[in-house]
Amino acid sequence: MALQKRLDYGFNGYQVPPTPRAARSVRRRSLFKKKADDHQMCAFDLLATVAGKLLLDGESPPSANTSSGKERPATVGNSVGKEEKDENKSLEEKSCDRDCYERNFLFTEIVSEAPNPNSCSNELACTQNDIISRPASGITSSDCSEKIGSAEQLVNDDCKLSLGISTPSVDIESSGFRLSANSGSEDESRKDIKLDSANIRNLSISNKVSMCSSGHPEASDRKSSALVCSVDSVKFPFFRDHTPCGSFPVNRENVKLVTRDDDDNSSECIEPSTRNKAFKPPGDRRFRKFLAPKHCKITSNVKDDEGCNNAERSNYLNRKNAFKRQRSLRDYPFKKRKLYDCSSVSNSDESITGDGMFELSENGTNEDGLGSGPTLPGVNAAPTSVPGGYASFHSRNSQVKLRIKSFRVPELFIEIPETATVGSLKRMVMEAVNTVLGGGLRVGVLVQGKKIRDDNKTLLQTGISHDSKMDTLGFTLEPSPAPSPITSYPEDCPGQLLCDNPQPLARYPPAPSITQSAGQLGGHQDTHPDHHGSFNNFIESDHDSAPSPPGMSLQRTTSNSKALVPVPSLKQDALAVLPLRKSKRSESTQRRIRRPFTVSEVEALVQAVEKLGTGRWRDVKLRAFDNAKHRTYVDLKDKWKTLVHTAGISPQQRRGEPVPQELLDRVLTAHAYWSQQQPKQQLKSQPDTCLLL
DNA sequence: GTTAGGG
DNA sequence: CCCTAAC
Repeated sequence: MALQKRLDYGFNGYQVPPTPRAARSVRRRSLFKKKADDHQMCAFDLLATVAGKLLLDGESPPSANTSSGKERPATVGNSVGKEEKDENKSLEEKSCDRDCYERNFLFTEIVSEAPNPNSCSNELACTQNDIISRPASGITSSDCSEKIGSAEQLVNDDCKLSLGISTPSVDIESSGFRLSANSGSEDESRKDIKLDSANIRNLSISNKVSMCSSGHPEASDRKSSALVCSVDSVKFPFFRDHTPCGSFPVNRENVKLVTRDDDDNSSECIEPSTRNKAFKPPGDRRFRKFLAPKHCKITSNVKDDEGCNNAERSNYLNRKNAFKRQRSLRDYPFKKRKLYDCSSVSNSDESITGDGMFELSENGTNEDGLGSGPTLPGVNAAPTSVPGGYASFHSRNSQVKLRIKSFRVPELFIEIPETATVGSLKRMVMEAVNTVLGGGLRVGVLVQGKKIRDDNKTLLQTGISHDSKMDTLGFTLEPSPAPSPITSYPEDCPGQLLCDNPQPLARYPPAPSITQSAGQLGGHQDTHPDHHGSFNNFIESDHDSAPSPPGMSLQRTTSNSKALVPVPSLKQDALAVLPLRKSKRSESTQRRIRRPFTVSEVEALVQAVEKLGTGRWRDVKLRAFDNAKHRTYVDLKDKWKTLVHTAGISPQQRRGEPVPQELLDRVLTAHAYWSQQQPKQQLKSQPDTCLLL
């Protein structure tokens, strides 16, 4: 996973140096890209159609439904088997066929506008989980407060939307691929999934949504028109030709994917199984989101953090152990795997079952991205069918068998005013889902079987109101035009800085936690810059999304982004190719996600350098950033370099988060000191390094 | 594996 | 942040 984390930001402009090595690198990339293109069709082209049903207050089922995490086998099933026989049938057509599709957003429950008791409990649960899952640190408290704040916000703000997805689980069954995933919780049973890429056509989602409108006691003054939707579970069954199978919850993060490549090698996408368990959420991953008209806050507990370390560490190993690859390939980050193109890995499926990862075995392709946690491992990874059909799979080698039974996103809680636009509704749902799935999807809205394309219409205008029958409301999950990177990338090690730092690092604010990033929206927005702006027909255009989730976006690299131009209407729904082509991307080394240094980090760095001096980056790392897995000593060295530079230029010329002048002054001082100190050291051998301090 | 420096 | 050379 860690490998997959990266920002696409500079990809386009990335220049390969003219060195021999670079040349090779370029070649590899080209090959990779080509390959990726061949397999562009992906599981994602499968469109998920969701028929929606909204129940009004009277109809609303017991709130108990709100609890997420429960399986809803009912929904899954058959739809899978049927659909896909006709590939030519447009998705839309399919979507209209209720018999065929079960994936529905069922608004089975109406929740009062006020915080639903159940919701509350969920929230609490969520919070607790967070706490539990986090290492001791200041983060916990901040998270809590953040959440609380969000909750309050929810109550106080008329126009807010809250989405809570808990325990995203994925139900996948594949034949060619083997996916085994287990939900975070220990007791969750692990299942093997087979994905028949050839068979994958549609991604269908079924979920239950509780939608209710009403004022809650406390908020009598609130707009009563607000609609609250709670989606208990979202399932994304997307297979074709499959016998229905029960869905099981899977934790995406823990999914491991193994692929087999007939051509040259087999690749496995695995998530490091050695991740720091400490950060693993107990079981449920919850996603909460509060979206106000102007403010969007997303809180996600999803953590894909772990694994970064492994990835980084293994980078080096890869080079040296190329020959050991067969045996230990799985341990290496995808990134490096490309180095082993000529590998002789056997074609046989490799299944790795560590940590509930899902395994994929395919012929031909994919390699990378799979590892990333937050993404839909199976789906993305598998080079599956293309909108057009299997045509592209002609080559036997490239064929992938994969079958995904369903993806389930446990709970979505949405509160939205009737005056909200359809677009905003779409966005909310989409963001929630994307967050859970890692992006790559957009949401369409169906009312009475008709797709509502005008995002500017209000729900009321569209016929979606709290007192109207909602049974005809449906949502569709469509591949987004551009790959959408996984959104928030949880810090690898939230709060790590604090840990183990006996030093003055106390000032460190908790490392950016998921919550924080979500709250700031920064992470999220960055990821989906376009969401807010325009989404005429398409809610999202992730083209520019910056950070691609680890493992997630191979797409951009592979030119998918361009290729994935939004397809006009109907067809598009059904088969738009899903840009997620993790498969290939792995090859191209993914750039790590950009993580600007915070002032706190800078301070820690400065302090460490003042004490240790320049030239001892490893020590600096150990001293001040030992817990920040994503900061390598090279990063620290680079940061110092930039700091020195920054300190030397005028404030107007500086960019990014302003660094306190005081720190810059210290940087200059330390730099000057150590610059002259180094020579002396060489002469004297070991002068006291702490003179400054 | 680290450092240092260019990109 | 990446990539390399040099150690």
